[in-house]
Amino acid sequence: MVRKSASGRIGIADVAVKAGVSHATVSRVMNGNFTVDPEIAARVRAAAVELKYQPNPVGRSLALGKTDTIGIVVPDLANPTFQAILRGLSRAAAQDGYRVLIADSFEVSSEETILAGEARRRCDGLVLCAPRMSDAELEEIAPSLRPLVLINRTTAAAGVPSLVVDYGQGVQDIAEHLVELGHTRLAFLAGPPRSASNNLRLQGLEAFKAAHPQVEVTMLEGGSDFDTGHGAVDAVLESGATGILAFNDLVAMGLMSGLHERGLDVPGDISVTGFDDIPFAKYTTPTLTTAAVPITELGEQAWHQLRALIRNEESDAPGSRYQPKLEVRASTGPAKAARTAVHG
Amino acid sequence: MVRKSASGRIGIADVAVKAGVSHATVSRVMNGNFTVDPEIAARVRAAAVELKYQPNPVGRSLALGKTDTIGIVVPDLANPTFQAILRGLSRAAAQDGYRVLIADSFEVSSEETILAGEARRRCDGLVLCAPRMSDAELEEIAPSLRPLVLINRTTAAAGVPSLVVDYGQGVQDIAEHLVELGHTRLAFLAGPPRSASNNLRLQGLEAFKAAHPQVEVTMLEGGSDFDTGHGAVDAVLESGATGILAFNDLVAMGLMSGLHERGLDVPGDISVTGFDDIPFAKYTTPTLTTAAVPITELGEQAWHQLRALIRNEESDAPGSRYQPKLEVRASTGPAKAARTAVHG
DNA sequence: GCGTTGGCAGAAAGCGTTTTCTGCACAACG
DNA sequence: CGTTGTGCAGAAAACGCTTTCTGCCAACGC
Repeated sequence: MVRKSASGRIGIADVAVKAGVSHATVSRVMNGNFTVDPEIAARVRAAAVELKYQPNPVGRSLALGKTDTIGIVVPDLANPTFQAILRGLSRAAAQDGYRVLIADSFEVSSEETILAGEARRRCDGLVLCAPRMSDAELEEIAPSLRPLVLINRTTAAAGVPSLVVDYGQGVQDIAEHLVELGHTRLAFLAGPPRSASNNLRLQGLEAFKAAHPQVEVTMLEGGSDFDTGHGAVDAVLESGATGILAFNDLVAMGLMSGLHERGLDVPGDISVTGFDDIPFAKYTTPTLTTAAVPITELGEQAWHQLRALIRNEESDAPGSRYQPKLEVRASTGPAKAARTAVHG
Repeated sequence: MVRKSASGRIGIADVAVKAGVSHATVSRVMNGNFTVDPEIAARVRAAAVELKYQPNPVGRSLALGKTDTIGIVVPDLANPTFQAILRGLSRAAAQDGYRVLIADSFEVSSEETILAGEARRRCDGLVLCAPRMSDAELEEIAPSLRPLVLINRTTAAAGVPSLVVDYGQGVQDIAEHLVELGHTRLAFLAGPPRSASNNLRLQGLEAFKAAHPQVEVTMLEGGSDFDTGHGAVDAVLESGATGILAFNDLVAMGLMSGLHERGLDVPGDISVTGFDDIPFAKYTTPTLTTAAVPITELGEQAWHQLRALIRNEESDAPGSRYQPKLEVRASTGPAKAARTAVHG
């Protein structure tokens, strides 16, 4: 005869009856309120243990107006970058007793707004990860999502800190590295068109071109996964470039794989670079030259910013900027004597 | 003067006042209840839109006794296998309007019980992914976690379906493949000791050894990540084996990387196999022979099982068993003429 | 014309907590 | 001895929603 309430689950009322006290007293004991007689407190605790009472978090959330949960919206859970951010976020939040609710928009930007709103209402705060929506839309909904932290995106809306990676500087560093190796014809395998980080890369390349007018930089359409890289082999060869900047490590790996299949040597014939420095980059053959982004740390910092917002509404969180670090490995080498385009 | 209630957020009461009706009517309209006068319904909807009213999910959850959220507990969010399961689960659940709360136990088995309990109380159901806890503990807490679905683990507790991959058969298939290539000395780079899937692999190897007494199988200690494989090069060479079964693809990749650094050829000198067929396996050099597990589908099926349990308490879900499929790629080849151990 | 039904909206009772407010008992003080 | 204070537990309100129950009014049948 343990279960008393209709729902089947035992609640605070059952403990109260068992201990012969009121609901209020049970609540006080469970929350460590000291204005309760030690003897009664002990009786309540004993009853709670005996009944295996566990407070219902939903009722608690309603009363307290907080859920101890934060949400994260990502464009694609299959992307290692977002996985790493999620991991860092989850780990950091867990240390402060918060849980993470995930929402995957599957690169459908129209879904993002809805998902973000729904997630926010269930949580105490939200992390919006590289949202694909337009600047205008982002700025419009941002206020209603606060406390909100942005990753790899900025907005004019007030009180919304941003954590951004300086992809522009990153690609410049990589391009410089290739130039130092003697490459004069480069190609950039671009990422998803709606990706803000892709735009930052493009801006970086513009700056690079301005500083190095003698270097030819071809822009190639792309995406963000293996297959993009693997399928870009023809376009890459056609460009005649000897140094390829892939959008990220995945694309670079796909490209290297495709080049190997054609019997080309990396970096003997063509140098390939990635971006992000995912764990796999150290174990490719050849190991991949890339720009390391402290991705997991990014997730961790996102939590710290969000926590500041949740705890103290007034804290003006400035956000921060991360500099990628060039990791020179074995996929880049001296430029071969000038190649001519394979086709045309 | 939009916000009326003390909390700042606009609630059902504000809409009721604005539309000149009662709370109940607003609720009815918002939930598509047709026993309401169309004209009044329109007025309510107009008020809701104008006030940008969005129902508070917490209040809703408390009243309805459901959260439209499920939880998943994984031992390590950094592991691609669990990431893939999470992805499949999240995607499938999202299609039915459910969200996913994640809990990472960081391989600390004592945390699992707590995390699982907490997650369960916040959700309508739980997926326990390859839990590291003991059989006894699992069986004890399983009833309190229902609706519950297990992945890669079984329990005697009733009404808890399990989705398990037949790792035992998988390693046998791989071992057979190596034997057919002429290998007579094999080595198994084991995974985490507490991993149930590792035990299944070991059982499979025992069966294999019984069927092939002429083949020598060395057991080597290991883990589940790159570094394990990379650090196992010495032990592998020392074993004198020419065919290596790595615990999973990550370990295999680390091992291949280490072998390359020693100037050894895969598969010329040594054949290496993985397990799981993570997306990267197709893009390693050489491409990796492995046993493909439909991991994402596993997550998807987990949701289907869980959904059945949530919707109909009586549905006895049997769980299911997945057969890995051997994927022969370029990391395995004919055995070289018998090698002797490098050391000793 | 009156009683009965049925449609539809409001009142109110939950859901399971927390927390304020109320009230009792006892001690201290004038 | 009466008054004020203090400590502590219970009553009740609040959180924001759903849903049952109640009640009003009109229509219908006899």
